[in-house]
Amino acid sequence: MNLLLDRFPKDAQERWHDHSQVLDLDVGAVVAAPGAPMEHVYFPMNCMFVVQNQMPNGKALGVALVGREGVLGLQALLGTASDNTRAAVLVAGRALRLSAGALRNEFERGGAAQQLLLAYLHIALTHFAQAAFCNRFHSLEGQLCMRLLQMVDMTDRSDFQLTQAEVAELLGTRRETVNQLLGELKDAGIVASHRNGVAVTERNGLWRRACECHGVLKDAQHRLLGQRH
Amino acid sequence: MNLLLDRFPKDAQERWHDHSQVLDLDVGAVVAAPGAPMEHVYFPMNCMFVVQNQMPNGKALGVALVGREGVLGLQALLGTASDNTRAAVLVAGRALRLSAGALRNEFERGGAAQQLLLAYLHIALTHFAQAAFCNRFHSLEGQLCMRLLQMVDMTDRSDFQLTQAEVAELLGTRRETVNQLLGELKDAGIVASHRNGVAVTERNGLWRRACECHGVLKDAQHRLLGQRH
DNA sequence: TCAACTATGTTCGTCAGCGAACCCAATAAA
DNA sequence: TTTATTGGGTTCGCTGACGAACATAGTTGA
Repeated sequence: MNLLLDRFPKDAQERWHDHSQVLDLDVGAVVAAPGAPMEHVYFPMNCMFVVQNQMPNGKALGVALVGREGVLGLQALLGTASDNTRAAVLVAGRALRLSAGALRNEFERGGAAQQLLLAYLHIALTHFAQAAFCNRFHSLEGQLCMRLLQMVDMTDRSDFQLTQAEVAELLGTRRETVNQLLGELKDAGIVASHRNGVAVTERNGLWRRACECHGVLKDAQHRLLGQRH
Repeated sequence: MNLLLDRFPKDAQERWHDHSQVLDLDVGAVVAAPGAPMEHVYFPMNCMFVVQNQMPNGKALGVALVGREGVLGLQALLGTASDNTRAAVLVAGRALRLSAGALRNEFERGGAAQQLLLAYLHIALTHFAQAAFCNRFHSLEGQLCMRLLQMVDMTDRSDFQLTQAEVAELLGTRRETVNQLLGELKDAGIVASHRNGVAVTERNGLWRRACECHGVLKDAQHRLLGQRH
C-alpha cells in the first residue's frame, strides 16, 4: 500500500513484521516534535504528513509533504540527536509505523534496503533544498497551488479537511493571506472551500498556477527512486 | 586540518590515503554541477564552499556553506543519480579531495565512520531546512550578516575576495540589493568593501544584525557532532 | 437559547525587495 | 595610451506580502 515500502526486499519486510503496526491517524496528530528523538518511522498508506521546521519561538514552515510514495522520520537513522523537525498528519488515514531500532538494524545489514534508504535520504535533501529555493523565489500563490497539487497527486483525494490557519502554517504565512489566495482560486473555479475544508475541483487550474517545484520534485522522485512518472 | 576528517577513525584515514589528494583551490572553481554525479568529496582545510540549488534556467540559491568543520558532496553516498546541486569555492585555500568510491567503501564497513557520515548527513538536512525557513522569514540584511558571520567563523579570516554579484547569487537576490545592504554595513563601520572584496571590520556588528540562523546552525553542529564550543 | 468559541471574510496603510535603466571607476587588453 | 570589460554605485516606480484592526457566520455547550 506504500510505494516505497513495497520496494524493500521481501525478507526485510518480513523481519519488520513484528516491529510494525498499522495505525489510523487523525488530522493534526503530531508524530514528531522538536527536541524529541524519533522512535518510529511512518510509511503512509493513504494518509499524508507535513514535515515542518519549527523554531523554538513557535514559528514553523512546511518543508516537505510525505505521502504513500515516501517515508517519514529517516532522521531516526542518522543518530539519536533531535532537531527542529516537527511532523503532523495533514490528511487522515492509515500508516505503517515501524520502530526506529528495526529500521536501523536493517540499514546496518547493508544491501538493497540500505541503498533504498540512502536514495530516500537523497529525496529528502532535494525536498528541503527545493523548499529553500521555492521560499526565496516563488509567489505564495504558486506555492499554495503546488502544495495542493501535491496533496491531490499523493492521495488521490480532492477534498481536504484543513483550516486556513493550517494552510498558513504550511506555507509560513498569515491566515489572512491564505484567505485572499483561496478566494482567488475559488473565483477561478479551481477550488471550493467550505468551513474546515478545501476541495479541489479543477486540477488543471492548479497545475497552471503552481510553481515549477511541482515538476522538480516529481522528477527527483522519478530519477532518484525510479518510480512514478 | 579538517575538524570532521580528524574525527574519523585512524584506520579509515589510512585507508583513504591512497585515494585522496590535497588540492589548492581558487575562488570560483566549480566542484559540483547540476546533472553531474559527484566523483569526489571535499574536506575543506582552510577554504570554503558554497552549496547552491541551481535550477535548469540558471537561477541559483545558496543553501549551505561548508568550511573546515564539514565535508562537501555526501550525495556521493546516496546513489549515483545527480541532482540540482552546484558547489563552488567561495574562499580560496586547500581541501582534501577523496574519491567517492573510497568513501562509499568505508561507509559500507559500518562502524564509527558510518555513524559520523550519517551524523553529517543530519547536519546537511538541518542546513537545508534552515535555509528554507530563513528565506521565508528573514530579511536579506539578516541573511547577509549571517552568511558573512559564518564565513568569518569558519575560516578565521576577515577579508574575502568576492564580488557583489557573487554575494547576490549566494543570497538569491540582485546585485543592486547587495550593494544597498553593503553600503549600510559600511556606513555602520561593520565592513569595508573594496573592489572585488569585502572585509569584516567589526564582527560584533555583524552578529547583532545577523538572523537567528547563525545560532541555530552552530547549535546543530554542536549537538549533532559534539564539536566546537 | 444565549454565550463562548472557532473559523472565515475584508480593509487599509506600510515596506522590503524587485525590475529596469542608468553612470562612473578600476582594471585588463590592444 | 586608448579602448573594452568588469565591477561598483544610484535612482524611480511598482507590487506582494505583512501587520493590525475589524466584521460575520457557523458550532459547541452551559
